[in-house]
Amino acid sequence: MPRQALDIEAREEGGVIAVERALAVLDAFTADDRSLSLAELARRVGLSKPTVLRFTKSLARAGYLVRNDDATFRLGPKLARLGAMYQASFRIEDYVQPALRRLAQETGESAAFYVQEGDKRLCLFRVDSPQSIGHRARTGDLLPLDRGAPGRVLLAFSGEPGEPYDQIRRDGFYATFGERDPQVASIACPVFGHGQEVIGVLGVAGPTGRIDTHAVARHLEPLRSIADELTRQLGGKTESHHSTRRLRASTRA
Amino acid sequence: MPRQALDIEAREEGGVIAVERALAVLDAFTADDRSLSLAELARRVGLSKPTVLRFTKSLARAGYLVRNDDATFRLGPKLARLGAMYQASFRIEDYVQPALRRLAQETGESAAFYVQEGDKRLCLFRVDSPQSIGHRARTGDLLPLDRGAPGRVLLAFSGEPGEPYDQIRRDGFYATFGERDPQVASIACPVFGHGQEVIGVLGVAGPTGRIDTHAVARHLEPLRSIADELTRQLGGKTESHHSTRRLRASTRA
DNA sequence: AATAGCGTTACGCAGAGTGAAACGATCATG
DNA sequence: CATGATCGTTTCACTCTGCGTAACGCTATT
Repeated sequence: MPRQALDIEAREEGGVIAVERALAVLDAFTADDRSLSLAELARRVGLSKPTVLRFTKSLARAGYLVRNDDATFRLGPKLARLGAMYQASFRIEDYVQPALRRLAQETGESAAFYVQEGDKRLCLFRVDSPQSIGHRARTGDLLPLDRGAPGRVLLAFSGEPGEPYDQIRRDGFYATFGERDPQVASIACPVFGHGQEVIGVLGVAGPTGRIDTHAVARHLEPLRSIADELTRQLGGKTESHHSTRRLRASTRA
Repeated sequence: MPRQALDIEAREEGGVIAVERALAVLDAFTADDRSLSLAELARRVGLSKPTVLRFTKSLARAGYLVRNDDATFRLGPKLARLGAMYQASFRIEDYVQPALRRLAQETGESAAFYVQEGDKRLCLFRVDSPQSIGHRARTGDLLPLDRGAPGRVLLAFSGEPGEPYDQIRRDGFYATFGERDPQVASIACPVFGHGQEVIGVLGVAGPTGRIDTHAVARHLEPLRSIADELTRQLGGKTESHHSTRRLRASTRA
């Protein structure tokens, strides 16, 4: 979408054009970018170089960007701080991280914890597989809810009607094979808080060649066990045999 | 500093006033804030409520804030993403995290990894002590360079002249007792990359009652060992007996 | 029932934010 | 080595963006 259309939309939605333009400068960075020049930033956001220069000065002053000696820019430390504060606002890292490590160790596959953000799921924490070939979720990734086991479980325990969600609520877990990424199979379980609201999901993922239905059966025991322990640690109750739960939908928006 | 003075400074420095105001809204959140109301945000940043409302709309549209159902705001998922990208831009997490866990386990104290950001140090990764009493660094914390062992080591290996830096360069480590926080003692070692530039420092910290000079001697062996292993993993070379290094100053700004 | 404070909307105004043009420096190419 | 391209930066006239006051309806508190 061209910059001008985004400006009009910002205005129509009651926002501030200059602010959304500046944030677009931050968003221009991808995971592969160690640094970006002013000219490249201007090209990526579709604005003139003097305009982008002014934005980089403000973002740098506030710590969101750092200007290197060679006049290129990189993401700044304030993002580390606010990113950590975002994660800490869930107040669960000290429980989730050890759980993920145990899960990765016991299953040999990558483990990740997702939370729902609007109509997507966000990878909040992850531990990679000890094996050389493994699925690699990235912290901060936003992924669809209706593709892949973690998203399906989040939808199920947010009250989404119909199948497969009714079945997921009965079973207490879900497995998919190549649903989002053709090469990746995943299994996920919900994690509950003290109000029995679903806080997030714990998931294991690996290549479809290694995770078939037998592997699902093998991985399910530690996944459930560790998810249940996480639930207990976070103040939720687990129910024997994961019988049907009809929980009130918990919204986060 | 009042908002008006900050606006003038932004202008004088060639920035964009509205952008720095909006970033101030993000900065208004502290680690204790689960959510903040519009009115509270307006008070904290010293702007009118309609102005802050416009900023929150732009920040929410871009994913930096989330508006809750009860019209309060919390930090948004984009910060998790960019914070993770900031950390990942160091490309060292997969080595540092296991090293920190081993260090915490072997010493029984909290372990943290710091990098230099301008004239401060930023806590990039940390693992807390297994004991119930322990120092608790927070990811994203910005701390002074000239207070506490990690900062001193960063200064030493960035070429800072004089004592104690000459001695630190000779010894290859530094210990402080209550220098930054009266109750906290810390020990730190440098970690080098393949160009022999210092990437960051590895540090252990705990209460001064538990970390005396005997404890320093005890902790130093695993700290050095693990820091050396990190250096090797990251492409740097370790020198026997940590003899004197006169490395060219490495600037990051 | 009265009051305080909330989030939100409307609107006129002033200056903030803008981008074209130009400059000197640096880099790439022949 | 000369030339052209591209860089980051500065200037400046213009316009429309961003602003805060005032007011409103709603909710919570006393």
